[in-house]
Amino acid sequence: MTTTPPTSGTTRSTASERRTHVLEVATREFATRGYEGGSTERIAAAAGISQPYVFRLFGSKHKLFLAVIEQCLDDTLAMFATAAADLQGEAALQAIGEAYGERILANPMMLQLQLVGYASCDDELVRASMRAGYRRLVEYVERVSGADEETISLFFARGMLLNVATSMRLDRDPVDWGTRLMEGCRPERYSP
Amino acid sequence: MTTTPPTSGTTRSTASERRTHVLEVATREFATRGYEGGSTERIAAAAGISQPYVFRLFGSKHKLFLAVIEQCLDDTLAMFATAAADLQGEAALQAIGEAYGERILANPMMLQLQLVGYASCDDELVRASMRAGYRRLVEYVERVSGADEETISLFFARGMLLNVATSMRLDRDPVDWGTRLMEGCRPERYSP
DNA sequence: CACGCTTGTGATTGACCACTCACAAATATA
DNA sequence: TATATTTGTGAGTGGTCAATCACAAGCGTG
Repeated sequence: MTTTPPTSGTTRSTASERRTHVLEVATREFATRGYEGGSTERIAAAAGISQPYVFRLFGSKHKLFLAVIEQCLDDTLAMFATAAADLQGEAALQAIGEAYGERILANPMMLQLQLVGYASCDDELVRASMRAGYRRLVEYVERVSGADEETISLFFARGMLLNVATSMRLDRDPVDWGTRLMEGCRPERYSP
Repeated sequence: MTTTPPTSGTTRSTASERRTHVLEVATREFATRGYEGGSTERIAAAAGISQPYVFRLFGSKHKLFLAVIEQCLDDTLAMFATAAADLQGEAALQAIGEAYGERILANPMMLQLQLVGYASCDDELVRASMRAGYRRLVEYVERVSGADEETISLFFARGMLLNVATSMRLDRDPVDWGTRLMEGCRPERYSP
């Protein structure tokens, strides 16, 4: 599975390509193990490079983590934008809600990383990054939906409940109380 | 600050007293550092005992973590019960909501630990513990409030939003978008 | 006092970790 | 081809960590 050709005479990637790949791999690592639990050695191994090179590319474990967090939030915003496309008002809100739900089910890594991000908010830089990303999400949804304060709040509240429910795997491993809890949380119920 | 008398001839505690104290200290440690980041050495030092004794009392770091999680959920349920007292219906729901908000502001440790718990749900035993605790919360609120599915769902969704908002310190360090987001999340708005 | 039970520790171990540095190999450029 | 730049690594450093074990010290009971 290693991409390294056998003997020697390896062809090289640009630093930027490597960074992209390492970010991808690091997302998985931090999402499943948390910040402290994540290992630069494992990240390097999974990315097919040496561990010192991870430090060359990102400076420190902490900076790598910040980059991962930031990218996760950027991706989420991009997903919102794609889902809302040229819609507006309630329709946009509903489209975003549906897309978010699907994404979470399809790619639990992003969700898990988000939770790790909240849990790591004791760190000032992590907190700043999370706040900045969240701000962009809120302002985007406000702008595209034009909905009132309460509807926006409700929208995000439901998203957060969806997050924790998925982290506890209430979807993959359903129980009656969980199903009941998630029933009132469907995107087709955003209108007042 | 150490409780140990200077020379020798120390008076002893019962194992149960120790366990209680260690649980308290470990809650702080895991809440601020996460599971992997939490250190049994620091917990022992903060509790004023030797590190090996932590293992004597709890068997392993993992078991200690589970005990901490479990106690946190138990405390939350107890808090719900106290708040609801002899109330029922909407009144009970509102009382619980208010108490939860106040508790989170007053004691951020519980909140932080909850987030760490969600983030650690990849671990099967942690997940089982979280699910069991959450189930008790949901069923209690359902029983005491008698409210319909959607109201209950909304109640917990708002709680989750309150959680992440507090983790990002939107309360202590307010910004306009955050304030807007939290406005629709007040306990006095639970009725339809 | 002697005996057993509970409470408690010092010393250590092997594994892992983030991070550094000197150096090598590929590639671009002249 | 010679030189400079970028990409990349092997070998190590000091530190921390969870967990173990043999052993000590207080305490209740005969």
